[in-house]
Amino acid sequence: MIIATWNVNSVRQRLDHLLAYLKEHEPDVLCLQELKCQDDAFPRLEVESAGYNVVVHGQKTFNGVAILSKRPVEVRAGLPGDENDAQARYIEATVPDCDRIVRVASIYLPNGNPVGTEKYPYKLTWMDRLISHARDLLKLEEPLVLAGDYNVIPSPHDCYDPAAWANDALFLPQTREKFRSLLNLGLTDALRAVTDETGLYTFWDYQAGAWQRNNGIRIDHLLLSPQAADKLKSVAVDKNMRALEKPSDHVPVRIELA
DNA sequence: ATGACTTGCGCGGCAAGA
Repeated sequence: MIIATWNVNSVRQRLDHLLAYLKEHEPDVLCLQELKCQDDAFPRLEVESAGYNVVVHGQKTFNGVAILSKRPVEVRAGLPGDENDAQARYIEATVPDCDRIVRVASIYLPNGNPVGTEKYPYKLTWMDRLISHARDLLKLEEPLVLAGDYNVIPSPHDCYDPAAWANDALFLPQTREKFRSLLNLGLTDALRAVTDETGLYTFWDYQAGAWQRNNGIRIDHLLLSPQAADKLKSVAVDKNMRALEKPSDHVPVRIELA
């Protein structure tokens, strides 16, 4: 079973790349973030014609998450813990796979910059809510994949220039501590389960030739419950997607579960 | 270098991203 995650930075701008990606890799499940459109503007017909079921949690202009699946899914939208949170950053679904059910979430964790505004405490509070919800999900003892754009650089090995990120919301000690608290519930960072290699990035800024200089960061992650981690066969970062014309600034990360 | 791109909104430049 192949599960991938990709921050598309506008699904309508990226539709051609998205359809090509589905055709090339045939993921069973693809989690999308930063749709930047409302549900009725999602290119549903095109994606369904490619053989996928679609569940969307969108909003106007910003954010927006979706799960694409070859098999029909049962869905839950929104992260519990704050009914007044209007930002569309979480959607979760259960996906049938042979004789089991796999639970998958598509996550767009708040950026948090600029630090010193209300955006950073919103990020930390959102992370607390995610930790609380993940704790509940882990009690189910089922294969669980929490996939998405976490806007967290877990360690200095996950960025080209750690000094440049020292005071950034993606890399501050408090941000990384909360990410570790999430992992310490019993989740496995899929990529780090298979390699200690440095220089593996999932985002390169559009500005200042970041891609050409390989000035990247690793912020897109798939976190696995023990029942999913036991099935992990391989992890791939689809870096070639950043070299296309009109790319997203993020690339997909893809895992295979036995 | 409070910059550099890219996107949405909507038709003129902001806000937001990371």
